[in-house]
Amino acid sequence: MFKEISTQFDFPDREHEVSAYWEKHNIFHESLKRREGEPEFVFYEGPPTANGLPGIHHAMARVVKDTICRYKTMKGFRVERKAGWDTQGLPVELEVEKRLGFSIKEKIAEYGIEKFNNECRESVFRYKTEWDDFTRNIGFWLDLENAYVTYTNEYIESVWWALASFHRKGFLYKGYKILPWCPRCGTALSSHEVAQGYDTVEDPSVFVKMELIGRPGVYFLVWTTTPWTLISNVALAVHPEIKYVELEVDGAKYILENNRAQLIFGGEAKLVREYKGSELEGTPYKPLFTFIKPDKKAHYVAAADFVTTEEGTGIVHIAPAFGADDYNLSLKYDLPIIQAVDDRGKFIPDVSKWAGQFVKEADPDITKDLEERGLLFKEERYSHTYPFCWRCDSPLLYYARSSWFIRTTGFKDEMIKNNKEINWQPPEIRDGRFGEWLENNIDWALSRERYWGTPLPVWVCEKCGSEQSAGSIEDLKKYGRDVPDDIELHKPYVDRIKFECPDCGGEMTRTPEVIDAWFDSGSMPFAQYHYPFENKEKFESRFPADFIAEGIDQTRGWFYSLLAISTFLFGKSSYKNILVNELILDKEGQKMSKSRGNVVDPRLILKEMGADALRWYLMSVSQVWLPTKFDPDGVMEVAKKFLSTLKNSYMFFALYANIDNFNPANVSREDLAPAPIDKWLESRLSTLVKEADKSYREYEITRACRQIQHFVIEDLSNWYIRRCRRRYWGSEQSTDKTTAYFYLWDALLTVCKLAAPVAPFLSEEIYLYLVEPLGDGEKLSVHLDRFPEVDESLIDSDLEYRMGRVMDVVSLGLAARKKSKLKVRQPLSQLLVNLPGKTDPEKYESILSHIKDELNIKEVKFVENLDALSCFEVKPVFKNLGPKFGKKANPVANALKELSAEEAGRFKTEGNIELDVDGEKHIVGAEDVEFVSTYSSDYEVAEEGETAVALKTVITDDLRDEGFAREAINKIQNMRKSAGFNVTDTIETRVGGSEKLCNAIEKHKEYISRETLSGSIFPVAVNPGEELEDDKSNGDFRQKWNLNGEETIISIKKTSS
RNA sequence: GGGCCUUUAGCUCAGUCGGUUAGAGCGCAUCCCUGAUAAGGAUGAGGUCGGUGGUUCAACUCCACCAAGGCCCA
Repeated sequence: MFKEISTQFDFPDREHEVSAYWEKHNIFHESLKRREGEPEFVFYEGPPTANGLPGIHHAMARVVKDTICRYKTMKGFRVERKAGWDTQGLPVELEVEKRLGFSIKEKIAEYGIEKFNNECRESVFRYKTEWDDFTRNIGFWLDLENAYVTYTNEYIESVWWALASFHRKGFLYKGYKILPWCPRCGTALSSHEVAQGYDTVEDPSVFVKMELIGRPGVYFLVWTTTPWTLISNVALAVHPEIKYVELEVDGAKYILENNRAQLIFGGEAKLVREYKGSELEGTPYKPLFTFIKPDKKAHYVAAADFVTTEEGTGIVHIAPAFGADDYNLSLKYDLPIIQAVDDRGKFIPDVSKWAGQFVKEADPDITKDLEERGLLFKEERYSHTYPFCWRCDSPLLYYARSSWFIRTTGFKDEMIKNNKEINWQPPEIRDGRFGEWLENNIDWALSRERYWGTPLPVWVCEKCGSEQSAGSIEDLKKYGRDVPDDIELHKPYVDRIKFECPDCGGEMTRTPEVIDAWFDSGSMPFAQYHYPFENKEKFESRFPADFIAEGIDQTRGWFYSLLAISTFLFGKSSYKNILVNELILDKEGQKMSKSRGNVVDPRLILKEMGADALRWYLMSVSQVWLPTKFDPDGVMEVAKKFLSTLKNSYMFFALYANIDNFNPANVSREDLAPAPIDKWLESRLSTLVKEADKSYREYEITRACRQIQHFVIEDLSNWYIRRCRRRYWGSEQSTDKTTAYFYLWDALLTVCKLAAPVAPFLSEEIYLYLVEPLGDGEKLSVHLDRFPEVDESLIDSDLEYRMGRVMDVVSLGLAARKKSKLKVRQPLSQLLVNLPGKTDPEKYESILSHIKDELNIKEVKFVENLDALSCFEVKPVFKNLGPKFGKKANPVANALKELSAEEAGRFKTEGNIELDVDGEKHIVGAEDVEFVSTYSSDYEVAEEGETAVALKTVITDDLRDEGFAREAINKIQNMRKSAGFNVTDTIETRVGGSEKLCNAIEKHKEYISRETLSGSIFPVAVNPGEELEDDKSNGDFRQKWNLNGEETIISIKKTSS
C-alpha cells in the first residue's frame, strides 16, 4: 500500500516528523558510514557566531551548503560536515560591555579582565539553542556534537603555531596603523562603527604659507581643514604629473597648482614660471612649527598620486600620524612620524603653547598664531561630512597607533597565483572583486587592543627589544617561568608569563594585544583538528576543501583570511570551489535593519511555511549570487506551487495505485507496453536528470530548481497525469494500466531524488512512501540513495519536440475555442494545423489522439502553410470599379466576392486577377479592391509564431446531438456526485426534454450508459413546462438543467452498488 | 570619494553569440473542468527592456555617461 496523504497536509508539521525519523535512524551518520572508503568531498563550515540570533541571510548560506553537501553525498562521496563556532572578537566584547553598562573601554580593566573574559565566554553561546534549533529545522545536516570552537585551548594553540610560523620567518612585525579613534572613549572604531556616525559639519578651511628654504618670499600655498595637524607636518605632497605655477601677488610669490591658482587668484596674479609636479620633488621648506624635532629628514616636497585638484591648492600637507595616505607616503619616503597628540586627543607637553588642549578646540588659536606670524594666507569655513563616535558623539581623529602586521605583501604574488586556481561561482569575483582586492593588497593589520581574543604570542624584551614567539604550550613552558600545567591561553593568564631574554637576559613581557578574529576563522582548516599537535593524517587528507560557501561580505573576511594563511603556511589555497551568495534585502530592495523594522525572522518563516518552502524559495527565486528581495508571500506562492504540485501528483498516484493494488515490486519493465506518452515522459525525465545533474555539478542550484520545477508542474502534472487520467480509471487490470502506474511511480521517485538536495523533507517523505511496497530494507532514506544516472538511450529528442508541438496546438486550439465561444464539451469536426518547418504527419500519428481528446475534435489535418488556413475577404471598391467597368461593375464585384480563399491569396500576391464574367475576361487590379484579412467564417484561427490552427466551427446535426450527449453525461456525473453515489454504483436514468434532445439521447444511449454506469436510460419527450413523469420513491434525485439551450429534467436512481 | 553588482509586465524573475513578434510564475480579469475536488486547467489584458548618447544593416544584448538601489572599501 502507498500511504495516502491527508488533504490537510501541514508542511512544517510533516517536516518535524521527517526530522524525528532522521534522528531515530541516525540517517546523517548513516550517510557517512555508508560512504566509508568512498572518495571524500571536503567541506569547510565557516563558523558563525552564536552571539546573536540567526538571521535570514544565515538561512541562505546554510541552505546553499546543505544542498551541495547532500547532492555530493548522493553522487557517492563521503561528506563530513564538522560544525564550527566563531567565539572571539569585538562583537562579543561590545555585547558584554553593553550588558554591563560600560561606556568606555577603561571600565573593562577596572572590572577585571578575568571576570570580563568569563562573561564573554558565557555570552558567546547565548543563542546556541536557537542556532541548534534553527540548523535542525532548516534541515542543515551538520555535525554539531563535534563542532570546533575558536576559544578553546586546542584551537588557540593551533593558531599560535601559525602565528609563530609567521613571526619566525619575519612576516609578523610591528608598525603603525592609522585608525579612526575616539579620543573620549580611548578606543579605535571598526569601519562599520564609523559608518554609523557620519555627520555634516563646518570646519575651518585654512590656506597657509610655507616658505621655501633658500628662496625668501617664495611660499608653497597649502590648504587644510585640520589646522591642529599642522604641528605634526613633516612634508608636502604634489602630484608628479600635474602643472604647478609660481605667481607673484603683492610682492610675495606663491607656488600652487595651475587650475586652483586660476580659481584663487583669478587673473590678478603675475605668472613667474611653471613647474611639472615632479620638478618640485625634494624642494625643502621651512616648517610652520618646531615644537617637536623630527628624528629623520623632513620638510620637503614628496610626489604622490593621491593628490587631487578638486579642492585646496594641489599641494597637500602631510602628517603621517593622522592620515592613512600620509602614513603610506611616510613609509615610501622614510619620513618621521611626529605624534603631537595623546590618545585623549590632547596636545602633549612638548607642544608648549597648547599642551593639554583638545586639538579641535585649539584650531582657532593655531590659526590665530599663524596669522600673527604672517603665515596665514586666508581662512574660510568649509562644510563636509565628518565621522563622529556613535557612542559619545565626539569627533573622531584618524590616529596612528602602533600595531602588529602580517607582511601579506611579501607573498601577494603567490596569493594571486593561488586565487587563479580557485573555481569561483559566480566566476567574475575571481578576477573582479576578490582579484582586485588582492592586487591592491596591503599588509594585514592583525592586532587589536582588546581583551577577548587569541593573545598575540609574542614576547618582547623590555631591555633590548628582541622578540620571541611561542608556537605552542610546550614553547610557553620552555621559554616561560612558572607556567601552570592547566594554563588557559587567554588574557590575563598568558600576560602573567614572563620569558628570559636569550640575548640580554632581560625580562620579556607579552605584547598586550589580541588578534583579529578573522585570523581565527582563517585558521580553521588546521585548527579545527588541533593540527599540527594532533590529527596529522586527518588534516592532510582533508586539505584543501573541495567546497565552501558564504556570503559576499566575506570577501575581505573569511575568503581572504583562508587564502592568506594557507598560502603562507601550505603554499596553496585552502578551497577549490567557492559558491558566493549575495545578501538578502527586504521586498522593496532595501537593506534589512532593526531601525527600519523590516527584518525577517527566518524562524518564523520556518514555523509557518516550513523549511522546504523556504529552501526552495531561496534557491529558485533568483540566483544565489544576486541580491534576493525577500518576500514572505513569495515563499508561500512560489515554493508551494512546486511542493503542492509534487505532493498532489503523489496523492493522485497513491489513490489509484491502492485501488488497483499496484506494486512496482511485481513489475518488470519487459512486460510493460509503453504508449508514446510513456516514452515521452521517460525521455523528458532522462533529459531532466542530465540537465539537473549538470546544474548541480556546476553549482547552478537555481537552474537545477527551475528545471525540476518545470518538469513537475508542466510535464508531469499538467500533461502526463492529465492526459493519462483515463488510463487509471477502468476497473479491469490491463498491461496499459500497469504501464501507466509504473511510469508515474518511476517519475515521482526520480523527481524525489533530484529535488532531495534542495527540498530534503518532502522528497524524503514521498520517497519513503514510494519505496515502501518494495520491502527493501536498504532504502532507508532518499539521502542515502544514489543520484539518478542518465540513460541517454531513453532520450528521444524528436519525440520531445513533437510532443511540444502537440502541446502548442492544444493551447492554440483552446484559444480558438475560447474566441468562438464553443466549449470543449461540444465536439467539432476538424482542426487544421500548421507547424513551423516541414511536417511529416505520419510522425504525429501516434500522438494525435492527445490533440483530439483535449480539444474534442474528430479530425486533425496538417497543412503546409498559413495561407491555406487564412483567407482574404476581397472587398470591391466601387469608386474605382464603377469608372473602369461601367455596367459590368456589379457582376465583377459579385465575382470578386465569390473568390475562393486560394484565388484571393493569389490575387493579393500577384497584384491583379483575371476574372471571367459573363464570358468576358476582366483584369481587376489591387487598387480596385480592399483586402480584408479574415478567415473563412467556417473556421476560427489562432496563431502564435509560426504555429497556427484553424478550428472548424460548423456544428452539424450529428455534432450537435453528440454535444447534447456529452452535456448530459456531465450533468449526470454531477448529480451522481452530489447524490453521494459511489463511483461504482449503477443507476437508472431518465432524461426529459424536447424531442430533438430525446432523439440525441436515444442515439447516444450506449455511450451515455457506459460513461455514467446507467443500466438503463429513458428519454422522455415532454412539452415545455410539462413535468417529467417518474416515481419519486426510493431515493430518486432529479434536477433541472439547461443543456446547450434545451430545458431538461434529469432524474437518476441507484439500482445496485 | 573609489571599486564591483543590480535595474526587463502591478510583483518576483528568464532572456544563449547582437538577428523574425522580448518570455515564465504570481496577482488580476474572463472562462473551462467536475473520477486529483479543501484540487485541476485554459484564455486574456498588461512592456518607452532605468535614462541619455554612441557603435551597427540590426541593440534588452556592445560602448560611454547619468540616475536609483545594494555590497565592499576609504
